[in-house]
Amino acid sequence: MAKGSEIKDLGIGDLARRTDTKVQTIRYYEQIGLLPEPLRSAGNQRVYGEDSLRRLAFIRHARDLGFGIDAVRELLQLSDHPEQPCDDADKIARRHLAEVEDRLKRLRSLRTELKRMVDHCHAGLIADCRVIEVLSDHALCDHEH
Amino acid sequence: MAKGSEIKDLGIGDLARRTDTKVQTIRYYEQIGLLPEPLRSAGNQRVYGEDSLRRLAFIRHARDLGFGIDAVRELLQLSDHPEQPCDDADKIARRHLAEVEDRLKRLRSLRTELKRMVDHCHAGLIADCRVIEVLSDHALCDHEH
DNA sequence: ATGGGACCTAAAGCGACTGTAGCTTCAAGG
DNA sequence: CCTTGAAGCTACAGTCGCTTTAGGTCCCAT
Repeated sequence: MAKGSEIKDLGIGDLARRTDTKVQTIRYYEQIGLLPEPLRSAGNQRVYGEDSLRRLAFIRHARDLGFGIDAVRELLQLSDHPEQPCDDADKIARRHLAEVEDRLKRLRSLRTELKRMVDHCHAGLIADCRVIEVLSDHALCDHEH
Repeated sequence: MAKGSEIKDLGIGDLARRTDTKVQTIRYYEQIGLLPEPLRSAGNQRVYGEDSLRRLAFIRHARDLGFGIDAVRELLQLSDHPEQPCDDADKIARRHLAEVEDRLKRLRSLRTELKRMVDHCHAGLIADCRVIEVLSDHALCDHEH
């Protein structure tokens, strides 16, 4: 009869602790429809089960990996229908990867520019400060941005 | 008498074109005090001079380099007082550089994880999809995030 | 019974703009 | 001089993904 490690009746705070999410964020996800409305206790407090825990963990993980809410919504839909082909999930992940690589490229050239600025600042007066000078004159930059 | 290439009486649209900024953004900068309130024409339209052009170019350049509005505000203050030591400008730039390097680090490990996901997806069913699987189970990740 | 923490809803705030609605003004052409 | 269409004006809502605040209610241990 023992069903093992079944988890029952988590309060919103328990769920928050287990998924490293703020309580308010959980309510927000419910509000925008990422999480279904849970059952309520006699005193009107939210009561969650293990399925909610899994779903929220999935959401948090996707968010941590930088997927936007809409992408998470799509991914959730897909994970709810495991009998369908996974092209869509693959496409979403690839699209996101492309975005990340683009951001990486831009951040790298940004870093180069910032390094040039601070490396040439010799702690003198602002009149001679490379930081201010570069900001004042875009022509001093190597790259476009 | 010719004063050379002096620029006079730019409308907000001219200013926008010359600095690659949207008209609304210029009004927004005025509202939050980054740009001073300009003179107005008889018909209540904003009229700018060369100083506004320089100031706005400075702002845009700093924003393009990823400085936040508050940092821009400080940098503007500094550039208005060139007789002071430039330690502060240097500090702001270094702090920002550190932030950029931090973001780079996180983005790089993000990319690694996403690559792992899509590289192992073999375009089958969602039930076997690596993307969904990884999102469902954080233990499949290499890194923390 | 009481104290204090956890929970509730509804609404505002954040950063840094962007977009919209409903006007007025300006410049060029007829 | 009149029209027309672009450009400008103010004021306010919307974006994204939450976070914070205000003002309560509920639960549990003492």
